[in-house]
Amino acid sequence: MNETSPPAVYDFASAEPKWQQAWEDAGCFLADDVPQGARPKYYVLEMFPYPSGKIHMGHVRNYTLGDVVARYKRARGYQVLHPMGWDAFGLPAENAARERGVHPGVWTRSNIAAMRAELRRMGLAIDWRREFATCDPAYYGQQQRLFLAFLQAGLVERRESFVNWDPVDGTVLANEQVIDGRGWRSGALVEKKKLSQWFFRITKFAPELLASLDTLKRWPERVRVMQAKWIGRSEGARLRFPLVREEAGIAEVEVFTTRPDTLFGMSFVAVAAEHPLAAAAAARDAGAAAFVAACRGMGTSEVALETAEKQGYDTGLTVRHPFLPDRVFPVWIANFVLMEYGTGAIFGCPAHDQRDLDFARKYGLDVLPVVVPAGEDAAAFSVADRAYDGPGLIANSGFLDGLGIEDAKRAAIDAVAARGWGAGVVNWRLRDWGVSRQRYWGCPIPVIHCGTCGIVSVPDSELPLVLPDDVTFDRPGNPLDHHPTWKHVACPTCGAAATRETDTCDTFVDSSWYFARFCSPGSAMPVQRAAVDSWLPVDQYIGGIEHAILHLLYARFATRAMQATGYLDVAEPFAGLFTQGMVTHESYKSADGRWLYPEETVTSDGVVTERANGAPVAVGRVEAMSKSRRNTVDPGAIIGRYGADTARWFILSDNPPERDIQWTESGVVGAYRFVQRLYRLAEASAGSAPGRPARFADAAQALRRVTHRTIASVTQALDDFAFNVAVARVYELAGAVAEADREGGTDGMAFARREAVEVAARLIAPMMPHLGEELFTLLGHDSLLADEAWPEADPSLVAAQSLVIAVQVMGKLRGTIAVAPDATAETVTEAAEAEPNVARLLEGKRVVKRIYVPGRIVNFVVAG
RNA sequence: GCGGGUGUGGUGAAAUGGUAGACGCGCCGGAUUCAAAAUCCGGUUCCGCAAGGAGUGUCGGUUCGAGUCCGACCACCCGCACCA
Repeated sequence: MNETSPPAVYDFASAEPKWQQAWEDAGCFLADDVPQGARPKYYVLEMFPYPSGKIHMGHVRNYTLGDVVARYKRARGYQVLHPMGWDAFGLPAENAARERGVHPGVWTRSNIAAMRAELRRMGLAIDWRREFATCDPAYYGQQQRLFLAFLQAGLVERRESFVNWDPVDGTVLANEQVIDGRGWRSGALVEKKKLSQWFFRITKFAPELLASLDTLKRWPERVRVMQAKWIGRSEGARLRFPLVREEAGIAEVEVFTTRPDTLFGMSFVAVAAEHPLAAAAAARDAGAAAFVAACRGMGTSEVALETAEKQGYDTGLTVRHPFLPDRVFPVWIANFVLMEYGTGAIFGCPAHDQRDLDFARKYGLDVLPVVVPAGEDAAAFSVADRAYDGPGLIANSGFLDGLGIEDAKRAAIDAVAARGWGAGVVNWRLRDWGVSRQRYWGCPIPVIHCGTCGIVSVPDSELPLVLPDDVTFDRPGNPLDHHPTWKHVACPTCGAAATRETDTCDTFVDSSWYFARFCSPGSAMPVQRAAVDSWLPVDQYIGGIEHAILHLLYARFATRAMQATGYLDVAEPFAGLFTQGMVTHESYKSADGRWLYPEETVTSDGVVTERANGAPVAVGRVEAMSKSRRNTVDPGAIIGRYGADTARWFILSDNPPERDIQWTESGVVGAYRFVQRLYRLAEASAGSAPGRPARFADAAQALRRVTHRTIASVTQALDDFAFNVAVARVYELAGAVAEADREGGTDGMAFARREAVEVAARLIAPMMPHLGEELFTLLGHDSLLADEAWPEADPSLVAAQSLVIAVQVMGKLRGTIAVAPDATAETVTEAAEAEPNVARLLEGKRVVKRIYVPGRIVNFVVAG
């Protein structure tokens, strides 16, 4: 890598800041809270960044994609809302406070300032007046208002639940922060602890969150599939089995099943280790207690789950069966039954469920097939070590015998319901969203706990409830809880001494409604109704696939919750979603095994060596850029050396945006060369436009055709999000100008050439906005290209004047012919038949069929 | 295991069922230059001197015609995963 910029005719370093200032001065990208006039609205939004302090290439890609859409839509006549903000709460700021003694707020603010400067250097068409950070009291105060509105509406509740508790850090951990059963930071063994937590009742919306996925036509299929699976609707039944003998006051055990048709194949009941019945058994039976404890200690990592063998413990309890009064079935505690799903208890039908079969074989329980596949004899059909879960007819099942599976399910549910043993239900995998975090750097949950009044909302007049600044991070646990005075307040209702809630919100709450706040960021309420009514939904949302489930689901929930509480009236926040691919890079390892940054290496003739000492370097896999592998490229350095337009152009070229893109030095240099080339090409047509000539010579007319076809194809490519194709079409246009220059100055060429260059400037404007402005000025305009309308292709020039038709014989290409666009099918087939190579192949054969696809191909089908 | 995706030159990739490989990178050759850089031009799927032939992971199918549609399989990637 060179430290200095390559030779240049176009000085991006002075031009880029100049145009950024010009856009700013002209207010090009400002939007109204309530759009005015007849122009349609378009809301484009990229997922806002966490202010880590530096932008990375993923940001460059994300914000470039969004910026192209924003600028293109604006040129197409839309009023565009394109805002930016900061997802500014979260743990890294507290870690910085612990490690370096800097206040989270100070650390966050300085990171925001640094990142804002870097983003501004990219030349993004953003309405920066709308910028906010989620750690602004003006933002989180409104979030508190929403929280209380949701609480009022019954969409928030407080209840006990098991959490991952880190005893050393004194905090609750998210599942992904538990690694091999230990806290990711402290390394302490994580405990399952029952704690009072705040929950958003997302499950209330489960049916509509699932159903309305079908309305999200402009979402990637896989995201919808992932969400549907996450929500996890399953139809089945709840059944209650009476215990033969009560245990600690528990008289029955309720199970959930999707296979009530296999009820006669039951051989046991199994409950989760956390199930009350398991606890009851453990209380009197040391063996049960040991088993339950072992389950709790078992790793929750994926590896542990995958390799975990089916294990169980017979409680000695038994249950009755609704249709088999003479028999009783054992109740086991089993490690494969999940307390979180269904009722935490199942009935085992080993013949038709692999897990139950594994369990039954291990503990010698009965295996009775009750579904017999077509063609099998009911008496002889048996199951060995493979459970049968296919279609068939019910057997060995009393009144269900002979029914199909679906009929049997209905009949079983009806019969069970008639006897009062259970009912058909729909079960959901989705669980309520626990939002409590025992942390400082988050939005305080605005409630007060009063000994007499219970939970009391912080009065509206006291919002925002601001985080205290004077906190310390010198000991584990929540600084809000340690604060000497903050949590002690008088109850707003009765005036007695009370305490504030010291939990703060999960940061996913902050990002679940920011898109709505952007519509009217200064509003004294969470949103201004007229603003959200006109701007929402977001027309195009762009971000990483890693947010396919949680963030997008939470935002969908929050939108519905805001709809239910009257803040807005859309059900879905994002009409269009685009998920971009990652930015990857080769990784480099020195001979002694250290990862090296790309700039620490030198590549010469394909051999990579270490810059410092010339030692050989091993080139590793191409992977997502990550600090740990040091295969990162700093966008700031790239923009400094080649300019923002080059970085933008490269990241758009080569690959479709949904696919991973490999960042390569040579690719960037190629993009840079094109920036310079386009400028040189434009220089030759500098100044004001020549008059339109009376006639165009062939070469000039040919160039005009390319120009107008390029308008049409780039427009189509941008509409399709095929930015790499748009880039390729612009390259072709530049090539056509160069070719025309070799033809020399024929009639009308000056006009045609100038037209081509100006169209190029207009077409690149969404992608390379600074260069676009520079060329536009070079061509004698004194207005801003950013305010210009998108060019229109002249249909008469887009239509070909002569068509090249492929001629096939038996579907194989044998030649081409040129015909007039309006040539009749007869003329074309005759010309095709006369084509020498075709004629040769047709000689002596009988043509049985002539296929002509107008403007495309002729195909001769021959016999003999 | 389940779900989704992707397989095309040296390489990143294009291609409403209709001339496969547009465009970029790399490479080769040429022009320019004292020389180099930069720039410009040409070539670059494979076999073949050519004519021609073959070719989009594999095998089959539909079709006048398949990279594209259908079926089976292989490889890789991503997600989920004891969800009853």
